[in-house]
Amino acid sequence: MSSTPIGFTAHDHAHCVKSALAAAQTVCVQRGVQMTPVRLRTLEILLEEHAAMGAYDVLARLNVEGLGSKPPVAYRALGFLVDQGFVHRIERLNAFIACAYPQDAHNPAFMICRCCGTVAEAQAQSGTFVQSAAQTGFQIEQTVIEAEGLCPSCQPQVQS
Amino acid sequence: MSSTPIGFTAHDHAHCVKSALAAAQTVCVQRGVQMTPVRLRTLEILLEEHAAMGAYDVLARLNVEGLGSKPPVAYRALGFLVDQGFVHRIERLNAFIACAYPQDAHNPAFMICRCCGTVAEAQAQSGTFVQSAAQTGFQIEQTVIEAEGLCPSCQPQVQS
DNA sequence: GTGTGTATGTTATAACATAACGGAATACGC
DNA sequence: GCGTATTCCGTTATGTTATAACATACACAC
Repeated sequence: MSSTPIGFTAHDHAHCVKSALAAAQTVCVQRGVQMTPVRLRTLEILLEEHAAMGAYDVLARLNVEGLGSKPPVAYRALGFLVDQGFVHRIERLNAFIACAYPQDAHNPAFMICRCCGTVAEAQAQSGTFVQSAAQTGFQIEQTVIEAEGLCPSCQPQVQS
Repeated sequence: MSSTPIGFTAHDHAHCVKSALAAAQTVCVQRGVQMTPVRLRTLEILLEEHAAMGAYDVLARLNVEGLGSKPPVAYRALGFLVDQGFVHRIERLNAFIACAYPQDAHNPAFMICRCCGTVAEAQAQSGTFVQSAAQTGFQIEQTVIEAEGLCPSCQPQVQS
């Protein structure tokens, strides 16, 4: 596997895993939070997989390596990584994916291919929805923006 | 298409339930699909409750009335109503809510108060996210847009 | 070494969702 | 009418996702 799709384009995958892990560790030091072995390995698994994974899939991988076998282990590690912004939760899929832009503060948005399951991360900018929220006095703390559809590769092979 | 979300403002509730039910039945006739008793009552429950409800909450209500006691009954009715656009699924909450704009074709967006649980529906207009999807060639079929935060009523009583 | 806080291990269960099968009701062509 | 196709409903069983609650381990400050 010399190159794997991020989003829908190729890139040097081994490099991005290593640098993302290093960056996350640096951020943890800066914030005074602990990147423990379970958390680090969980992040690494998600980075390597480079796809949305269910919590139980992650758990199975952790279990093989003796890092934990019970659901709370995975959910706690994933919860930490989400809190720190290293991982995003895809509500539509009840799944998790490593952040593609870990260095930036951002409102992530996702495109989910219903055919191949690939998930691409994009940046969401405030649109009319945010304005309308402000009008009503609703104070947004977090947004979930996910689109389901067909990625470029899958459009030829799927009719409906 | 108004951009004012309902949900944080008062309105004549009994009236909106009746008219929404009637409108849904008309639409079903137009489309040649059947608004059966279970489906109708499920929609009515969601309209009356005027809040996001879990499938099992809906099921409990149906059960009391002898309309079904097993999960598939509720999930089938809810699935039908979602397909027809009379009900929306809130991914963040794994819950369902009656559509606030049943007459319009629309991309719904939701504001979820993390304090009181109120869910307001608004209209999402295509923004930069949709444009960016188009650039990459991703073909959007459906969008999930949900914001979590504090509604106007809850902002005074919650600090963080 | 004692208290305090954070992280992990474990049990158990809650909460959400669907596959699969059979039967009842209805619609439709003939 | 009568066969047949379709749609909807009832039920069993199970699969999947998530968390409450409690116990243990460890590091660090004092």
